[in-house]
Amino acid sequence: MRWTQIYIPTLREDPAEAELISHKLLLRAGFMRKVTAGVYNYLPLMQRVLHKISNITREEMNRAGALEVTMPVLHPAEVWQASGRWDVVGKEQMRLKDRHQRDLVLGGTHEEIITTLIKGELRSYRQLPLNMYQIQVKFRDEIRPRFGLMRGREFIMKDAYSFDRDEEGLKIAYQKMVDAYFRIFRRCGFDIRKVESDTGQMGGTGAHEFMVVVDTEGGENTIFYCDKCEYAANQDKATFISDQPDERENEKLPLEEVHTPDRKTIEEVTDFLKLPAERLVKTLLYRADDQIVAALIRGDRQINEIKLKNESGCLELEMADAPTVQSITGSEVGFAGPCDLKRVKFFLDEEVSKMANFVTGANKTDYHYKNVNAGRDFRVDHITDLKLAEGGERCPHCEKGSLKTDRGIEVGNTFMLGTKYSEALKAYFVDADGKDKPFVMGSYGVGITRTAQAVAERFNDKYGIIWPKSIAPFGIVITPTNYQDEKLKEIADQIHGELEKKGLEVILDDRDERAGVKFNDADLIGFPLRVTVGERGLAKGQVEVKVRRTGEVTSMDLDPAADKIAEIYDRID
RNA sequence: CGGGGCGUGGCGCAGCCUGGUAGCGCACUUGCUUUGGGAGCAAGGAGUCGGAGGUUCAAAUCCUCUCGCCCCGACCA
Repeated sequence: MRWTQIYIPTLREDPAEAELISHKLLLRAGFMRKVTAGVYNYLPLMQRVLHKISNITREEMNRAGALEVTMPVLHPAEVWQASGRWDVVGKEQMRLKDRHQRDLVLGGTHEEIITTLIKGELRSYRQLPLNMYQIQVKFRDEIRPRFGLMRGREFIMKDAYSFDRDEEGLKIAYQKMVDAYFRIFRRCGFDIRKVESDTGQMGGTGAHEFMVVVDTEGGENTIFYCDKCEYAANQDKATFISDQPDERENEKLPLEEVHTPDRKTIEEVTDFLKLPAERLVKTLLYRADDQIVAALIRGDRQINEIKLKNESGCLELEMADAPTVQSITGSEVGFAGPCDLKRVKFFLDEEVSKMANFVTGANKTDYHYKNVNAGRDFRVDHITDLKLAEGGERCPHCEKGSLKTDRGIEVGNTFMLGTKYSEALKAYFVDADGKDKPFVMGSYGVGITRTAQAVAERFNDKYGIIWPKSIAPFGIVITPTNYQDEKLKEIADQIHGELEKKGLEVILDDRDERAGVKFNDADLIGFPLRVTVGERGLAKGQVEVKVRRTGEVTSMDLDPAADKIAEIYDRID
């Protein structure tokens, strides 16, 4: 390929719209352009990268026995209503009406569609297991699209769906996908981390996310892992072993009201009462759909709202606003407590359930209670884990290691869905015993466009992107320092031809630009290998090869140059 | 949705406060020179100043409304 024959609009300056290094680089290096918030044009170089990531994904899915199909982007509202997700997914979904005012959905995931398909096709356990996947554009009406392809409203995703006759089969199918994911992401150059995750709106019995660990702003998720065992989880899911002693047998002291003028925050109250924060219990009021729930958690802990949301079973969970808190507690914000709180369901963190004689707000402005005890002083509705993991805590798995944290980009996820969708959509097969049973399903996603940007976020330096060979838009760039020079042109053309003949993806920078411009563009775009054809080398009958990642330069004689270049290319990652 | 910021040739920005000829750098076109890390000189083209309304003799500039974009938060298949 000749540079002047494709379109690579590099920019000298950072575009104002970009914040992340990867976003800036992809725009500057001419890989993409924004159309509107969260929606992008993928230019020729990006198209090549996306093709490669898709192909790697396709190869590994095929190898795992999954079958490629294409499902529609446009979905009728009915399937979403039937599964019950029309209301759950709600505003996240791109919706439209056709000319007959019928509701339609631009698909963000395809559980409903594929389950409906399979329901009409498969009758017998003999046709199982089955796994179908597609690579396709997806839509999601993000509240705030940002970071380029990291959080777009339109993006490309590989989604796969497995169907099995029982949980045993699902486990096997799931493990196949997990293995395939490790291969996919390793081929993309990542040291990928698999972590336990919350199942969220997908529902089901278990889930994992595949994370690329980065040390930049691009790492949107905090992941927790044990320094002694294999345990790893994202922040939504992570738990830890509590240091809370069991005080339930302790003598319960009489409830005592204390005057705490203007002391609202945990810090103010602990300072004032000369008590450590872990002797306090926070009462956090939430609006869970149409109900008010109170979450009780130790003063030194942060709440994990995902855990609360799951436990309360609501669709929407948000902190109650000040007027609501005032009307519920009858006091200013900052003095809420569980005692005498009416019309509210209590969710106790398990640590709180073990505590005795703790401090809470008194539901009276400027007052707190001391020696509060669950059960005696207020009703307990649910006991559960509500704590947000913070790192440094004890591992819940091996109980010996300590939890460490990293920041990661989620590039893939896997869900054990169980029978949630098959039952909702009445998708049954006849098992060996002659009885109707719902398919046991799994669903598995890979963010193709997000993976591309994750690579740029993970592999770059001050000069630009550093693509791994496996997904680089071109493997080799040939840079004649002056293409107007007949001699240089001839040699560059010749090497270009020979390398192409070897089946290598090579681009010849035949632009009438100065050497500096070409070098800078080559580095910015991030071709793994650069061949410099210049007078300096030619005087010695040589050309130079530079490895983008390492900066390593090799000079070689002209004659077998193409062979030697191919050899070096073969050696690098 | 709450908070903050920004909309001026293709891109990055200045000008706005204090109203009066729309400017700079890059990019682009032509010519000459130059040619191993973002060349120089010369000439040239390109802008409804996001949109609508208002104030004024006069609006990029002041006022009102509106649309879009970016950042923080909530959200996240």
